[in-house]
Order: sequence, then C-alpha cells, then structure tokens
Amino acid sequence: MNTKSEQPLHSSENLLCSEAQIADIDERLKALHGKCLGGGSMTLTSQLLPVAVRPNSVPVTAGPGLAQSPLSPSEAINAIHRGGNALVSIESKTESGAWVRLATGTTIELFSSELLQPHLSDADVYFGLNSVYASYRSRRKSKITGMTVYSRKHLQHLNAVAVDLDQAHQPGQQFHFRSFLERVLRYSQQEGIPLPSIAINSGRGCWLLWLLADRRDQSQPVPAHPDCCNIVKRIGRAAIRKFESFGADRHCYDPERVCRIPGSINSASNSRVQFYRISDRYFTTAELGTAFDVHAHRTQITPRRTGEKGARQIPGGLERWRVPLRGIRALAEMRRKFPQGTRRYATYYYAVLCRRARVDNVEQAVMQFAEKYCPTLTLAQVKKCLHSSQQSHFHIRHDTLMRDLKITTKEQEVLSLWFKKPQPSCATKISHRHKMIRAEMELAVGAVSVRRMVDILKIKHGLTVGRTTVARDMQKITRNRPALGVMSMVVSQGMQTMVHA
DNA sequence: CTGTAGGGTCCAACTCTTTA
DNA sequence: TAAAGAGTTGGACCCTACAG
Repeated sequence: MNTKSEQPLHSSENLLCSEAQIADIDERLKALHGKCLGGGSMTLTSQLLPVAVRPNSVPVTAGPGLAQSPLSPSEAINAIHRGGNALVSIESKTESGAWVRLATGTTIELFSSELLQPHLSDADVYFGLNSVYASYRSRRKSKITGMTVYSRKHLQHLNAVAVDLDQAHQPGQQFHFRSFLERVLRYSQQEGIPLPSIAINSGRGCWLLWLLADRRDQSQPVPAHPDCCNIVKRIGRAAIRKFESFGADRHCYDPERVCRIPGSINSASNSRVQFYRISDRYFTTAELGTAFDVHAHRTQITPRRTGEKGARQIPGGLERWRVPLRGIRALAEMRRKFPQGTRRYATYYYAVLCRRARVDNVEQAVMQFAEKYCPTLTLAQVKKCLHSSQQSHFHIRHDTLMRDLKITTKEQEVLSLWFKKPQPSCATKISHRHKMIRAEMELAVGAVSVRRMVDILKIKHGLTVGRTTVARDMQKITRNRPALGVMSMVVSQGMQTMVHA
C-alpha cells in the first residue's frame, strides 16, 4: 500500500509499547483522568499486557468481563492498533459538529506527547478504529496541537468490525450499561454470534468491537486492501442487521469510523467512555464472515449462476467486444496507417478483441490487419502480439484503448458508436416523456388517441417513441391523475366506450 | 363487406440497475 | 467490473367499432 513516496515514518519495533513505557503512559493518563480508569487498581501485569502480544484466539475471559476494570487508554488502543507501522489518528468534534484533526502517530508518540495530552481528557475526543499510514500527500499540521496529521482515509490496517448500539434514550433517562450489555451478550450467544473482543460504554450506548486478524499472520490486523475493505464493510452491515433490535446505528460501518477515546468525556451524557475486554479473540474476516453469514464473493458467484448462460446474454456478451472491434477497424480505416508508438498496441488489441468477439481464424485476421495498417512491424513482432493476446484475461476498458492507441478527441467524435457520449439516465428520459405526454393530455380539447399522441410527440417535440410505450405511459398517467378521467376511459376501455368531450 | 382507426397482448431485443 | 435481474421498448398480430 505504501508507495515509495509514502514510506511509513515509524518502524514496527517502535510501535508496540514496552511494559515500562505503558506503565509510564498509564501513570500520566491516570493523573490526567483521575479516577476514571477503574479506581487505580490496574497494574501492567501479564493480564494487562498490550493485547497485541498475547497468544491469539484463546478466549480467556469467561462471561461479559465486567468484573474487570475498564481498559486503560493505552491498553485499549494498543489492543486495537497492533499492526506494524500503524498510525492512529486522533480527532475532536467542535460544538458545531465539525471534525478537527489533533494528531496522527503511534500510540507511544500520541500518549507521550505534551502537546496532545491536554486534549485527551477533553469532551468528545475520538480515535480512528482503523490504522492509517503516513501519506505525504495528506500530511498536514494540526491547527490545535501543531502535530503532524494524516487523512484517516488512507487506511493501512483494518482493525475491527464495530457496531454502535445507540439506545437513543430520552434526556435525563439513565442508561444502564451493565444490564444492557448483558442482554446484548445473551442475545449474541443465542444467535451463535461470537462474543465481541471489546465492549465500550460510550455513555449513551454501547459499542461492540470484534478485533480482526490477518489470515496469514494472526499477530497482524487485516491489511486495508480494497477487497478486504469491501468484505469488512459487508460484515459490518451484516452485524448491524443482526443487532438492529438493539438500536444498531445503520451508518456505522465505514472503515474510516472513529470511536471515542477511552477515558474521554461524552458531552451528551456527561460521562466517561470506558472500554471492557470481553474476550481475547481476534477474528479473521473468514471467521467473522461465517459468523455473520457473509461470504467472499468468489465463493458465492459460482453457485449463484444456475445452468447455462441465457440465450439473450450470449449475443450481449459478444457485442461487448464487437463494438470496440468495429471501432478499431474504423480507426484503422480512418488513419490508414497506425503511427509509431501505437502499432504494436493496435495489433495486440486487435488480436485480443478478435478473440473475445469470437472472430474466425484470429491469426489470419491479425496478420492481414498488421500487414495493411502497421506494415513496418516485423512478422516476429506481430506473432508476439498474437501470443500476448492469448494471455489477456483482464477486462479492457475503452479508456485504456483510447490512451494506448492515442485516440484524439476529434477521432472519438467520428467514432461515435464506440465512444458514446453519456446518455441521460433511463429514469430521466422516462420522466421527461411523461411530462410531455401529461402536458399534451391536459392541453387536448377532447380525447387524444395513442397514435395521435405518437404523432404529436414526434412533430412537436421531436421525440420518436412507439405506440405501445405511449399507450402504457398514458395509462399510467391517467391512473395517477383522476382529473384526466375522460382520457382514462378512452385509453383503458378502448373505442367501445370512448367519450368525446 | 371492406377499409380505417384505435387499443390490447405477446415477445424478443435492448438498456439500465443492482449485486457481489 | 461482470453477471444477473428488472425494466423498457417497439414490432407483429389480434381484436372491436365505425363509416361508407
């Protein structure tokens, strides 16, 4: 994911806190948050080591885990952000609801920063659930702290699937986190949903986090490749559906999701946010997908297809490639000879398109094409193009052909059947047509026959449309507009009952 | 009876939208 | 991005009503 210009700033060795560092950080934060971190009973013993270094997939915590103290901020964030080079983004929300970026860095950098510390105990401070990387293109300085900040959209690791169970209780009404969580966990067990790794008391509701592990290296979170983002989003949506009856927030599944910092204040409920370890498990996307009945597309597409392709789909599929094939032939005719820099591309693409459009004797067709339009290519070069075309299994976009064949705007205009101008959407066209028909029906002194309407549309509006279509439109309009009752009778009952106004 | 006008139904082809 | 499904379109054919 990191390009050469976007090398991470932080080495993986620096990422996880040592016990001494964590102890130091916790001391500072305890001092900062006072008694909010569980009454000062926490020690950084093996029980409270950063969870990233614990053995994976061993459910050690029996039950909801509320007997334990809440996790300290560093413990909680270390448990979530455990990927190599992972950076955490910290943001706060202003009174107007705008997001302000405070800092981006490793947990050590963030929690030991003198600049950031005063803000961590503020109201409504958040951290990104998924790790970002140091993208130089999005590198900025925070206006508040002066620290480096990066966009939370440049994701490096997907750390968790989260569900926000917002109780939306009335102002003044008490939210009982413990009993609510117990109900949620009981429901999870009944439904066969694995216990979440972390539960968060956000003050006005409860968040559930299932922490993620890469299937190849379970000590690492899931890399934020587009495919993984996609599946994690789908799992998130499925989880939301599962917990709908508990008020799951339907919008809380995007990978850039932020969560309140442990120990920070929720200004809406005027309470501290607390994180609880429910289980020590980390889940691969496959495990979580199975639990929430979400499967990778590849495993679903195949069974979804029933039997052979439909008879209508075959010509449709062929047409997909015949259009650019006709286009490239027309382009060749137009140019007479392909200029240097496009000859091999032209021969290669011609071969690919011939194969995909099921042209008979591709080799002969390509040889003739190259001889006529790319005469300077050697036989060996043409054969190489033919050979490469056999390896082509990827989709080829019109844009790619346009770029490689250096098709100019002027040529595109001539090749209008290939490079179609974007048409207004079907819905737009239909709504426009309905508008015209409605207007004509209202204008008419008496009944207008469907055939007459077809003529009116053609002559008056330059719109060519079939009689059947107009008839259906008129029926639809009269159904929705009883005021046009006369027309309704005419259209729906035919000539027998036609009533002339 | 025939020709004309007009609506309904069917169906293949096409286009757009949704889903994974 | 491909595939599948849904929706739209328009031609062919059928029917009825009416006028001459």
